[in-house]
Amino acid sequence: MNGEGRRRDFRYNRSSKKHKLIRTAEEELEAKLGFDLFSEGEKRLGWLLTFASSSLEDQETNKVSSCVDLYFVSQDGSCFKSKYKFRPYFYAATKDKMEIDVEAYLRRRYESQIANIEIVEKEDLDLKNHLSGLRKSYLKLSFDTVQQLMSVKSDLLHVVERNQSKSDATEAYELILMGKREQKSQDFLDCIVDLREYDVPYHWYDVSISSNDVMLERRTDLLQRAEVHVCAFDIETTKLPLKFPDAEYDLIMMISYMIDGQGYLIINRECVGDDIEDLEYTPKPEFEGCFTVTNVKNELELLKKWFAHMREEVGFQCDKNQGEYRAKFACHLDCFAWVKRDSYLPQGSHGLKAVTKAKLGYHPLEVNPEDMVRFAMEKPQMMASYSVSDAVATYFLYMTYVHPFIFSLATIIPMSPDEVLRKGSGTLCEMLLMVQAYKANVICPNKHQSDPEKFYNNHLLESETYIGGHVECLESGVFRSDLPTSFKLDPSAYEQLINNLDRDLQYAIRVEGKIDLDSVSNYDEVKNVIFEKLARLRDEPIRVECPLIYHLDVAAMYPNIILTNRLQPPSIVTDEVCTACDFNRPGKTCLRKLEWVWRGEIFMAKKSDYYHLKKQIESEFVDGTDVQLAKSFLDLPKTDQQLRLKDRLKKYCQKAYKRVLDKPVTEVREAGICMRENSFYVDTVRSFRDRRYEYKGLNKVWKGKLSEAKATGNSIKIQEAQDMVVLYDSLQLAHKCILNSFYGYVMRKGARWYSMEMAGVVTYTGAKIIQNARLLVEKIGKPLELDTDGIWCALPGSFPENFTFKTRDMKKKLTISYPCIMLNVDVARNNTNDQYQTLTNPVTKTYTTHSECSIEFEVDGPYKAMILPASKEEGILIKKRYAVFNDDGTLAELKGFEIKRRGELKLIKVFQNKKYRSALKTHQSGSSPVRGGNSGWRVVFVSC
DNA sequence: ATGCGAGCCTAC
DNA sequence: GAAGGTAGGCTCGCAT
Repeated sequence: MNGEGRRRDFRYNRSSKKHKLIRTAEEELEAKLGFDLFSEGEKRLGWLLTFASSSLEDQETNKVSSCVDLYFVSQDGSCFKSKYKFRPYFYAATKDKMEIDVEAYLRRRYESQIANIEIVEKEDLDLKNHLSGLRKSYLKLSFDTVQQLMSVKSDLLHVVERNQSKSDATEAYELILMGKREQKSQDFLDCIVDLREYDVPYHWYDVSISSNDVMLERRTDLLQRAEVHVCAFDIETTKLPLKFPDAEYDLIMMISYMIDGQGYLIINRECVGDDIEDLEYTPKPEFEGCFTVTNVKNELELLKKWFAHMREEVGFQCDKNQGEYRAKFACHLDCFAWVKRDSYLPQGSHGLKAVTKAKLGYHPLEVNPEDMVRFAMEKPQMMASYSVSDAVATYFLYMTYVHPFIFSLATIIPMSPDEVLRKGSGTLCEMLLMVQAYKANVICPNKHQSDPEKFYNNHLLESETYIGGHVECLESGVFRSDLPTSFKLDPSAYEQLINNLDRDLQYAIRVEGKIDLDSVSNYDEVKNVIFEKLARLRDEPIRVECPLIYHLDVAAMYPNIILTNRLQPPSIVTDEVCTACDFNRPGKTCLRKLEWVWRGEIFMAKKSDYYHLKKQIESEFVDGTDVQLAKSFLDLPKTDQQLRLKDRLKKYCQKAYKRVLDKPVTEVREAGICMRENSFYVDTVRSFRDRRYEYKGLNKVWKGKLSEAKATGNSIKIQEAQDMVVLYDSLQLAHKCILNSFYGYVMRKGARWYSMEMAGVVTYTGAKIIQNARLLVEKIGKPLELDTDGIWCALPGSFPENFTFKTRDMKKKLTISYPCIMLNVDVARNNTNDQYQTLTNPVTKTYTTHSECSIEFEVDGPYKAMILPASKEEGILIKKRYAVFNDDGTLAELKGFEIKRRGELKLIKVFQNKKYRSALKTHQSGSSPVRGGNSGWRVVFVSC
């Protein structure tokens, strides 16, 4: 799979005798359910629904090969399946110039298992001086089946592990001996120093297409998904009081399900008090639920009915091994997985009821689980409605959110829809990076493993990481746009703003507006208004004014820091790397140095104590005194050993030093960033950022078309526009999800592209940006709270806000937010990367250099009010918790409170209570400074 | 009482 | 077997 688009032309251009297959039972069934194996005939067009790994056997030779089963849906709604052969492979690296010998040896050693070995040249970003064009040779071992690959891989992994653990000294010694000795098989094995890409999901490998086999051709012009059948179901069972249902003895009371919008309900009369008639549950006009009801006499009949219908509609069969009814071609998409990973709802709102309220916008029927069994007997009609309501909610949640999201994500990630839904965001990220690396002929690094025995200043490290985002709370209390507050401004800062006014406005016009300064007709007019405002603030710096409550935040800060600084794990270089590089010349600009802060926690014990304990424990036996059960410590798995050793060390520290860990150490470090490294990583990030912008734009376009369609009343066009709005919104969300994961991914356990330095540089750069913003804001207004990429602040009411520049030809208008551009000029001055290099000629290795800065503040507001809670303790300010209100009185933001709904109610009560209002006024206009000594009124949020 | 670390959940 | 990260608030249990 190349991971780009799921709609493919499908061709099968041969007279297929060679691979004539006997229909297996699976194929028989799949054919019955519409997925006929497409093996000859005209070229077909299909939308790839899903795929699964499989194998096929050549009838003549009985030779088994790995393949992927591809399940397609045609434009007319019919389906077909095809088997697409591939050869799984992995790479092996050898000692220098040993490729040919090792190849010959491996061919002999694994004669019956290896299908082919090729020597290939790959871009190896770990290779010294690779920018000069040096490539690394790898043996590409291909196999007919995954089983064969697995067997050879595990064999060679042991060899490589042994070879890698040998010291350099030994290696050098052996090299001298080699020439003199007759070469034995062991010598060739010793030459295999690394394996790569051996743990890649194997259906992923597929790229080559042989001339007499299945041909796949991507159709990038077609974007619309095919129509597929969707079934959402919900099962109600009996249960014991205060217990969860148990399949051992509990009965199914009813099954409700919706297939393509039509509802069905099967009633088990053993548990339900009365026959139920067909019913309707339509919580909203757009969520119509008409249910056909079948009443059966017992659970067996219920299951029979259910399975019969599932077989007929969806094509499920029983997998005897798993004991599950599944169909290979039917995607099983768990809406709950979407809720957990993609809904952005708080942990406490992950139940179906809460999700229905939040995402579908209606209140579903709710029944206390403890009442359900009784109600089934006593109020059967009510329980039927309840059961059906869950199926309706699930169906429309899936149709509205999950389906478009997952299938659009699946067009860019080479995984089946089921996996795209269930995998972590870091894994999705890695898959995308692997696609990009593959295209750039870059060999993938192996999964990162942390060094279990790292020291710092003669002490064992318990853990190490980097300083992350910067958070501060500077005020507490209530800030209202209609309630004057006191400002103590810094006149020199205003003087500075005035002096820089031309520079800042011209920056906004040229860089943000991309407009020629000369074409602006009202420049002086705007400038003078701002100048007047700033001058008045400068001249009267102590003042009481209604505040402008603003939120200024950097859009997609971490991705844009990555892109601005060309940050990627393989770009982090040491002096040693640079020294070996051809581009390392005096006055070079290709090395960019950026700071970050390392933080480590060390054990109290000294390194020598640690080694002493290690020696001791290594001579011991574990698992009791019984000689027969006793096992040498050294026979335990490595990770187990390290765990036990650390445990021993902890006990020792506790005894000898009265504490285990020393206080955390931090250290400012400098990372060297290569501005020339192969750009596949930043390219992946950028293409995501840009494609997301594209989809956001298209979403806006279709929103326009939707309102047009609504105006004309054409229901077909309304529906079409509505669908496109959802489609593009889900596409932009898909990109946002991945975009945000490219930063965290570099510190993920087992990441192929791992880098603590890179993560540290990203967060430290961000922390400096937000702290610089605060430095400015505290001179010209009041910062209230800042967190990582945004700052909440109160500016004096007379502070210049929005202005519109017009061009002489009247074609363009540019509206600027003065607080925003004031910060952006600062950001650009401090963060522009003038060393950004782009490879423009791969043959001559020529690079062009340009300046890059895509880090920009955006502005929200002004708002009606912001409330920052105080601690119960004197003078302690609380971060990450606040409430913000819009001008119309609605709640704009409520952050940090576990019980949002309850918190909201409480807050509004506090806010509206007359008694408190006067108290707030006293606090707000009072002369005592709020920061630090908060002796006045405090808003405290209490959850109960 | 007070201080701590663990566990849970949230902000970004 | 699969796995984005760090910062921070709050509760609770446990040791002092």
